[in-house]
Amino acid sequence: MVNYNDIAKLSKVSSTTVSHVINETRFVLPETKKRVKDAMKKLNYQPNLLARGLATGKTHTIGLVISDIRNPFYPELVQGVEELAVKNDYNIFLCNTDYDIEKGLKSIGALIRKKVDGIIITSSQADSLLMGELVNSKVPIVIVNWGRRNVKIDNICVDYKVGMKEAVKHLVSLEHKKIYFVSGPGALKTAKIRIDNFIEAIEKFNRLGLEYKVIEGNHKMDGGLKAVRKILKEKELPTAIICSNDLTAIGAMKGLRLAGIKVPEDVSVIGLDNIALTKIVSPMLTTIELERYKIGKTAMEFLLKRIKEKDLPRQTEILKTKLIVRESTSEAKK
Amino acid sequence: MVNYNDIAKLSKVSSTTVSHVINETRFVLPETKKRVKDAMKKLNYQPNLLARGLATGKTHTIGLVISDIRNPFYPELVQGVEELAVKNDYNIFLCNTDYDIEKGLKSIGALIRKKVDGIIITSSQADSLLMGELVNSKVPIVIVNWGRRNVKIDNICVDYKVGMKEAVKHLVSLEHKKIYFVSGPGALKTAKIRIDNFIEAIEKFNRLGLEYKVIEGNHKMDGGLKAVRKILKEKELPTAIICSNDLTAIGAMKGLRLAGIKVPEDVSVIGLDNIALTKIVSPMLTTIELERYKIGKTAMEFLLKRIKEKDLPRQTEILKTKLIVRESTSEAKK
DNA sequence: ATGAAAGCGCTAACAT
DNA sequence: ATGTTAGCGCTTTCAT
Repeated sequence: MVNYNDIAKLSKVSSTTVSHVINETRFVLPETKKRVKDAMKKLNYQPNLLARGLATGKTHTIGLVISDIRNPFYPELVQGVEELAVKNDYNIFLCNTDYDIEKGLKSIGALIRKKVDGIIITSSQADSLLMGELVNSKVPIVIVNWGRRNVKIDNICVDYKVGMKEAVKHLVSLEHKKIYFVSGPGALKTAKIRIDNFIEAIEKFNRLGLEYKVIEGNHKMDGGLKAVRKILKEKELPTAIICSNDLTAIGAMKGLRLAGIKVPEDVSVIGLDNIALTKIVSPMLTTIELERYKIGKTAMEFLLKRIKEKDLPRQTEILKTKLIVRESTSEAKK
Repeated sequence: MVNYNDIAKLSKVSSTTVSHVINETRFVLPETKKRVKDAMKKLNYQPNLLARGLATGKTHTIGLVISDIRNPFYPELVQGVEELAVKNDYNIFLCNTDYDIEKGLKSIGALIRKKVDGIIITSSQADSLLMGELVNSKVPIVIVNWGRRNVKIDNICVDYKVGMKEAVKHLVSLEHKKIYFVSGPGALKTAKIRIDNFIEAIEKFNRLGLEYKVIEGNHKMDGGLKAVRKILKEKELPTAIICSNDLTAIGAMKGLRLAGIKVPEDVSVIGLDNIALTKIVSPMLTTIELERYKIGKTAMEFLLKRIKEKDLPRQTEILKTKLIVRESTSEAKK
């Protein structure tokens, strides 16, 4: 491995000067500079960023912790982080927790010991355990919070309220009176919040005497399908179903189709997330949009600022959701 | 930051001994060992992996270069790599090239300078440029080769032949005589190979006088849709369309549906990749499977072996594809 | 059974 | 305008 000494010898300067030439950190005579640069070229010098990191305490590396890259939710978020990271010469350690606290802890430990300059945590398990480990490690952190607003840490969180309200309003304007909600897994904080927001939105209209019910799903397709099977047993079907995420909604649509029930003519369906799939299924799914790319990008922006300036006041942003009307909703069936 | 010296002082040994306790690299009296360990606990010691890496030349970090994480092809592959990596205490630098050679080069440069222990390249642009940079950097590399077998580097490559042959055979058995192929972007090596394999498969049956044609798409949905629009202008439609990837096939199905043409009754459609989507669309897509998780896993296995043993003979594996019949294919229309 | 000291490649305060 | 030198935190050879 060629290093400063090699360059220094070849260009007859000290290694200090080599350093200063490389980092442009003090004046060096043009001709000396040229000698050094020529030597670097000749030796095909590649800086050792580990050594640099050790000396400076900055690695230009960040960690990105997510639950599961196969969840169609994440790729765009990752993209948002990545683009901005690369633009600013950062590399990303990608860590999948696989929804496993142990694995998450292990990853975060490694990140800290590898001296990342910062960490973005988007895992739904942004748990007190993980947090504990992190907070006292003094590494800059940004958390993407699927839940309620966090205490002291930079965070960006998602507000489903607006979108959910729009969704209900949309249905009401189409004269729906009986609206069901298929939720995510009961244990998931995210899922609970979505339920709450649904109920809140519904109750805004309670002068209309809306009828509603919450059925548990699992945030996957089969959950939506099963939920519909359950619903089908009732004597009178709802005229609309809102689902806790798009996969669920797509499963629900499938269930309805299999039962010979038409979407949206007989039953309207609304999803949440606006994953790419929603535009592909038929009918195209009306859904509540969540700007995943922007979430990632904003998280990275926060992190960059935090890295530059350790004692900035807490940064926080609430990303609103909004309804995207497509083909899976229409007038309520009489 | 607490370091060996702090521990050494507190436990009244030399920092050498601390190192040996931590790495279990030579005998230390049980009682001394205990003192050291207690001190570590007390100080909540976290090793600095940069320093370790600098001293040992091993970072327990690898780079994974892909084209675009939003391409539904990649997440599973990444998962395959990640799981095995974490199991072996490696972290992953994820690099998106965004199909951009410049960005790819930049990333790879950074990986090398950050002293990764190895690199997996799955970018379709596994180009001579990138390769040049890499080969003489002596970093262990595994390339996932969408193309023809590579020369000297460990690689795993995908053989579409079998799957493509099965696909054509399947169609032939359903009495299709006019089969079109919607390809990927012309410039892409991968895409070319898929075309070749298609033609090769078709020509195996040329005693039957099959009619065929290749239409250029772009490996995205709209490409499939546009290709179908083009096809619709012909006087006599093909009875079957094979697509270079699943997104294209799904776009094609959409195009057909919009034109009032039924899949599979009027036209059969076959995709390639077997992404999750194929089971969600309706009709479910018949497709050629490519085991992406396994690709990732195998690549990581190769890399681990290569890291352990620099001068292993070249490792290589060819992953076969196979046809998965679902709902989008049926008897040819008379 | 343990320590001293040099070295990994780079930075930066202090000289000159 | 450039050099000397002491680190950064860890490993490892050579002593004892």
